[in-house]
Amino acid sequence: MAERHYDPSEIEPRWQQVWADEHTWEVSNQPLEGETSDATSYVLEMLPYPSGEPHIGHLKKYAVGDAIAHFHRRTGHRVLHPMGYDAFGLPAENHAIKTGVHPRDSTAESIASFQRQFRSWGISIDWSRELGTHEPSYYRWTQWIFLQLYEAGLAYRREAAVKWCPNDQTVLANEQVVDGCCERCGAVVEVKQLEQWFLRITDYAERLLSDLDGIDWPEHVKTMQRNWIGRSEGAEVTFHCEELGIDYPVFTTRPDTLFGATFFVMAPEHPDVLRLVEGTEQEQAVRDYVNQTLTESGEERGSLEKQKTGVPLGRYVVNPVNGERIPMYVADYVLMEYGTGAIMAVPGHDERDYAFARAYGLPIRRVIEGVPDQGADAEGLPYVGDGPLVGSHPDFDGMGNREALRAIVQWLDREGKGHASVNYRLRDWLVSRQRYWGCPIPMVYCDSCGVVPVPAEQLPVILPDIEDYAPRGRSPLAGAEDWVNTECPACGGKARRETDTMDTFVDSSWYFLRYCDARNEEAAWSAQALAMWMPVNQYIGGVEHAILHLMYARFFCKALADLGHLEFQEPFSALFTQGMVTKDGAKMSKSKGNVVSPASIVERYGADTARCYILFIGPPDQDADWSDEGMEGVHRFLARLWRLAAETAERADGKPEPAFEERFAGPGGAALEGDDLELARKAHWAIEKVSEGMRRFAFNTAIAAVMELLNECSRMRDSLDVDSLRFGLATAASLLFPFAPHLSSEVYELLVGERVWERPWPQADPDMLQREEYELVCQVNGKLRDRVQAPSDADEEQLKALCLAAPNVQAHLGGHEIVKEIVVPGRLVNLVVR
RNA sequence: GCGGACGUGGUGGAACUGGUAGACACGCUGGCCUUAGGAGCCAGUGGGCUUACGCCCUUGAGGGUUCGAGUCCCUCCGUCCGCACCA
Repeated sequence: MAERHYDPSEIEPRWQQVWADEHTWEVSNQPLEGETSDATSYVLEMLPYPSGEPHIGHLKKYAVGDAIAHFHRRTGHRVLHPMGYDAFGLPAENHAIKTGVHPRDSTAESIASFQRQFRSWGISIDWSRELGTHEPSYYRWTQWIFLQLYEAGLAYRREAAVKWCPNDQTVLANEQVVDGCCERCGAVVEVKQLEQWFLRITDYAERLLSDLDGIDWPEHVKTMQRNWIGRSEGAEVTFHCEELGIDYPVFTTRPDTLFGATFFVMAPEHPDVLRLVEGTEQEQAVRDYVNQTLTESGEERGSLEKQKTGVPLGRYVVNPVNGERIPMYVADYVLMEYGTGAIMAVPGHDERDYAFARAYGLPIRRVIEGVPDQGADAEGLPYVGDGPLVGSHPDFDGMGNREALRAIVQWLDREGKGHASVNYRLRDWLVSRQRYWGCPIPMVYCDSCGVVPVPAEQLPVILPDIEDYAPRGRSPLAGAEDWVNTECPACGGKARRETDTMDTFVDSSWYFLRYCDARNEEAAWSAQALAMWMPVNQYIGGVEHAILHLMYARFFCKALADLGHLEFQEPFSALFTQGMVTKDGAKMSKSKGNVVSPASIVERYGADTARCYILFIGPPDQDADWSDEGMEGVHRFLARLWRLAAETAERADGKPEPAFEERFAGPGGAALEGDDLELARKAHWAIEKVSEGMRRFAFNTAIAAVMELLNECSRMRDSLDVDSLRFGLATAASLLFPFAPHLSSEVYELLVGERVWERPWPQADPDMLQREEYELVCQVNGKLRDRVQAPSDADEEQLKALCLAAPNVQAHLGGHEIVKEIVVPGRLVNLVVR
């Protein structure tokens, strides 16, 4: 027989051509006759950022997503599986600064490379809905959403501190500040107050938190979001500064320790700090301290080992519970961003306040009784645990602190000095970027009208071409004078455009909505299109987006739902996070020289091998280390399947009779015997295994089950009826289709003469899974002593008898008394002897 | 420091609700075929004892619950991730 050779470079392009020519994976927004809402499914991988070429992580993400999409299709769903590009962003802009190549051109080049590779991987994408977030037809609607948020008061402008490099004359992202210096030029970074646009995500903190309970997401992702939102219950308590007649509210989770407050601390950024010391002898010391802190990097300031520092303000506030005057300080361990930017300090029961009190010789007072914690001083302080109150007030002393907490808050509330309060760590989302390659913020500034939104009908505000991408103090867009100078939409007078662009996370917070109706020129989407597809049934992406992207997208949906634009609250019903692919245990990187390029793998072994291997390597939610040997093993498996199929097709000569599979299931299966029966059973076993694997994302074990089926076909090849072999191999191909679509299509057509993707997912026949005999495990005192064949319908008594009769069980009983018998039908018998 | 995940052969990993530990694959060893093979096929492969039937040990360490623990509970060790002066 002539040598046969599995040649993916011939097979794969041929099938890709079929799918492209026939638009196989396109779905329409027109419901099918009598189609119910659960007949559609939306499977989505996080859209790629097009930079250079796709890497192995992309291959894994789309291999997972495509397997799910195919499985949903073949289990009776019409599946939306689109593709797009998160095309705005800093890397393309930095490249432009270096080379002068327009970001649009370098991005287009990268997109073309992604498209080519996605097609060569055989991913089943509905290309008719393709989009790029940098296209005016897309960002027009990003701007429209911004205006919707603005009109609802959810987008607002205020001054905020930003990192500023005085040398490069630009605002820096936090990631660009290394040890307090500019990563590019090394200049010491300054903090500058600039007017910035914010989105009011904090309004949604509670809902973002509570709605996590209703979605099928990995627990660790939910935990990360919960921690990020950081809900704390406590009280807001007002401290009064008599000298200046100002109230200073503070947030505390421990109002039970109020009587232990011995000083009061403000964050260096607190707007009142300088005002409080103006004209006093403290002024210079405070100014120096504030300036010094503000130029320190976050890491420097945040380091826990650092000695606590601060400066007295020379002012006092009154503790509302006991009327005590306590001194005010400014100290950098208090953060402006959290709570009110000021705290009451209780050194007896807070470690940070304790450290500060020690350093500055401030009084430390015990107000809760309790066994000292580790590292406490001779007095047993600081003590952060629970216990009865002492030295507070006769009304509360002796009361357990948790109970006292409630009582004190009630008292504060009655007296108008405070109230129960909930605080969140989450802060409003700063979306302004002083950058060129992003979506323009659709706002203008008019001398007479102030801030004016660009009317929706004038959208999009087109990002103009510029010559010089280097940032010069403001966004590079500020240099495009013709573009900046415009007419006020309100009064027609002279106005200037906003020159900042939006954070690219804004672009990606709604793209999944646009896919539903990507060619709609009248609106961002139609209600009908969203009703058909949203929410996303299965979302797939890396854990690195566990917080930012996934939180922002949820926020957008809630806000847009409140504004009447959406009918649902949560965009992603189910989430799957895939693990990283490493090489030699390390993250792939050019500098380490351990990059595995998907293009070269596909070229050499084919897309089916690459896709199967990346799923076979281990559970897809875990990190996995790439091994060339492992991949070759998978390649051998695919080659064996192809070879045996080709050989069988030749032997079988022509198509099987219609519905030939019926011989191997249901009543037809009853007629089988010997190896033909064995193989049919193995096939149904594999159907069961793979189907279960698809539901659990256990693709590695699913592929292993198909390998077992093929091994069985191969082992019995000479004794099997040719149709049995045909059935076994066709089933293997059918089950492998979500992972290796080209080879599976090829093999299925060879053997059955049909298109596998048009066939329903195979069903495991329960009768074929049932055997008349099984291997009964016989244990004595919990140890395996023998195995015997037992009829499937044997009752407990019969099983016990079988076990007792087993030779090696007999040997271990050895006349001992049986004190207990455990019978698990279908599994084992355990005899306990004394 | 807080929160989370994980720890199984030489390697990647299997074992869904406690019930035959090591499926499947890589690697390795031996054999067949071949002019040759880095192609293909067959067999073996956790450790120890035994001619053999078998027996003992083994899922990071120690303890516990149970007829029975990789799986459940406690303590410890180690690895990875997230947050980190959040009042």
